[in-house]
Amino acid sequence: MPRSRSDTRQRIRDCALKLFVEKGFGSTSMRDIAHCVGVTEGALYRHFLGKDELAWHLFSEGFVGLAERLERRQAAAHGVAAKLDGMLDEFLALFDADPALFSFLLLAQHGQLDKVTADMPNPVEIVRRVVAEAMERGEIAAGNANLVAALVLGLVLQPATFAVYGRLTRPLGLRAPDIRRACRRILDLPPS
Amino acid sequence: MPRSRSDTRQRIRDCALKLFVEKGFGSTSMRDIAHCVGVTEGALYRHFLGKDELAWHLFSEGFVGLAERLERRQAAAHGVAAKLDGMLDEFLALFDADPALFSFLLLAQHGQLDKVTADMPNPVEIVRRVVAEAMERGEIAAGNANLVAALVLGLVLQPATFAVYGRLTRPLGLRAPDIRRACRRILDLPPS
Amino acid sequence: MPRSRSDTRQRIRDCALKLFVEKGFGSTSMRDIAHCVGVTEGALYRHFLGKDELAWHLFSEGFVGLAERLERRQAAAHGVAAKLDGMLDEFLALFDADPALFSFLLLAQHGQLDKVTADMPNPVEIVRRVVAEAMERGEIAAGNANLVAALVLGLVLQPATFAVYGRLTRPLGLRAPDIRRACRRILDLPPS
Amino acid sequence: MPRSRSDTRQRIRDCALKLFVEKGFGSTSMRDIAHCVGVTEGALYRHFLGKDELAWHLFSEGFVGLAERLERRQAAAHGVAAKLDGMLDEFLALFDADPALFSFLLLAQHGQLDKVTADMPNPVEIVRRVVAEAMERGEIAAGNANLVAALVLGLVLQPATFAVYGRLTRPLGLRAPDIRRACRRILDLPPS
DNA sequence: GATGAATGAGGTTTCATTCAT
DNA sequence: TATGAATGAAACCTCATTCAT
Repeated sequence: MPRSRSDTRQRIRDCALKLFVEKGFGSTSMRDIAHCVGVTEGALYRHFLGKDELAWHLFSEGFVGLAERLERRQAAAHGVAAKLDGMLDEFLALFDADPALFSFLLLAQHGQLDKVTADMPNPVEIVRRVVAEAMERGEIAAGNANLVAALVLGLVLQPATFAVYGRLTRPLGLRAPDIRRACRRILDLPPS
Repeated sequence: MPRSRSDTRQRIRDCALKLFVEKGFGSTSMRDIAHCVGVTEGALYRHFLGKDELAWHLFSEGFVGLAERLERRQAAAHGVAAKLDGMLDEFLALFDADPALFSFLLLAQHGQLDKVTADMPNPVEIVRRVVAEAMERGEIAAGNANLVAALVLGLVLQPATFAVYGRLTRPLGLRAPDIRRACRRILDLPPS
Repeated sequence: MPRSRSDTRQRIRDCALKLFVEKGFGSTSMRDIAHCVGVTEGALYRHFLGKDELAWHLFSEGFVGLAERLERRQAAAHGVAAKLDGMLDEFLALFDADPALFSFLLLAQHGQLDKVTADMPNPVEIVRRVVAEAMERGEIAAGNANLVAALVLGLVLQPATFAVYGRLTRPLGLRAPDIRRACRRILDLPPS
Repeated sequence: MPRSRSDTRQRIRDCALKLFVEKGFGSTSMRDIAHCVGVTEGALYRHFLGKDELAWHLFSEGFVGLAERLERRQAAAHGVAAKLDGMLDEFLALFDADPALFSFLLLAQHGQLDKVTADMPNPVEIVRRVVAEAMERGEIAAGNANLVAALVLGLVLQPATFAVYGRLTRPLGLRAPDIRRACRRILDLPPS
């Protein structure tokens, strides 16, 4: 029984994401993906131009999507604390909703990050900008915005890594209060 | 003209580490490594059993070595703040001394972590233990030791990631004061 | 231009058999086989899992097939002389029909015989059993059934070897009367 | 402790013979041989020019040696029965003394037989000649000397094969009386 | 939309052999 | 005599990709 086009396409996405994260991009073969999906290798080429294009598609779609959601959240919030709260929530929500995508976008080391252009919406850049603007407005102490952005991002990326390796239970959203508190402390902001 | 044994072995180590980190394990071929070293592919097999064994050798040696240095530092220090200071220093020193090894051990996603056995000295585990023991002694507020360990590790691993991508200048050791301060704040400890 | 599946599969079988017998298993490369078939090496792996599996497939299929035909012939005949006549005919017919398969199964020294399990139909074992049962029934003098089976088998295997090296002309079926007579004499049975 | 030259040379011979017979010439590597001997691969080249020369040395030395002993035995005996008895003894003695050499010379399929020249003493040829001369002298019935030689050789080669595969116990010399009797019967000679 | 045979390049590994030591 | 690092070719096999069906 042939599946609908969109069904197979979605299954390819899911399998490829899972395998890229589990085994790494270079160690995942098109055959691995086809086998996981339950089709032959040739069928994959009906949906994607090739392995590189598939990886880039998965990456850029997720990368831009996350960036847009982060941008919306930070824009809707007032004050650096609320902006960061919203963004941390967004990261945690993505992890809980689609851990493979989260890992692929933010933890795994594939070559895709090198293809990101400066004009693409960029989650990391958005966090940096929010921090930098808060410094300019004097909401937090002036300093190296990149360093502070890294410290903040570490608060969510490292717990996510721990969750991947089973050191933290899921959903990660349950850790939001602790992570928010740590974030505020780092920035010397009053607790919520 | 054959080189001394230890010379070639060391060069293989360096090249493999560099390439595994740059391109990923699965996307690095033995030919890539041989070309970087300046020998033929066959020569690699006189020094290592194969690609997997080479990766595991690099990983386990570095992993255990780092763990041992961390253990020494934390054991030599008194109080959780000093223990964490020492360990953070050790991480930063490794990054500045050998960024490829740092990335391979702590940032890159290869399959090696899955082969780590519970009885091997483990950097992550050491950080967790130091945190847990501080909680038991009441030096810091009780809580989930794994989560706190993740937050602390994030303070060094994420800046390192930023340094890899050029968002932070090197040496990373210069950031030690800022990172220490953030660490103390997270744990609600007085500044040094 | 892809051929029909069964066509290529059969051609691989024929070429592999021929080369394994001519050059020996270990001295025949997959490239040799592919070149003989007229496809690339990779194509072979769509039909067989690998070189070992290919050899085992050829061997076990032929080994069991011959055993089944021998079994049918001996079961259909009455008296040890007729049973042995039928089996000798079967051996000679196989040699004349497919000398490469005959050599691969019965003359060549590859590792395949070691993989034969006791529950597989086995040509040598069938000859031994027929001899042993004739001894039990008193049709031939009691003695070491394995030794007598060896002597009988030698009557057909060694002429086949001579034919392979050009010391005897083909078809070998023409030698059946002489071989039968020798067989009867060895067993002290009256001539036909 | 370095070994004497002749010692190592002999050990290479023994190991190579054993491995060529066990695994086949093409599936035996110089490394296999060196490992069995207990030296490095390079050392083998102090004693033999290469793998091919090693195999040919083992083969031709044994082949000619056996032929010379067979020739001596048949020349010393009077009458075809005694000549064949002597030769069969010689075959069985070789099997019991050095089964690996026996297998290498007479059972295994390596490429060496193709290199045998017509002017080399040749065990198979000697058996054929003795049979042919007996036919000329009317000691046995006239017929195809090659076929009769094959039948006689089969009486010793096939039991040897059975002994290799454990179907017959050793020493094979114990089977001499049975084999002689079978041989006389085939040739319609009176029992001894 | 999917299959499956095929390709040609390239993967990891092993080979026989050489040579400075 | 022997070692052991090295080579260059070739081993087996897998890769991403194409295409007739």
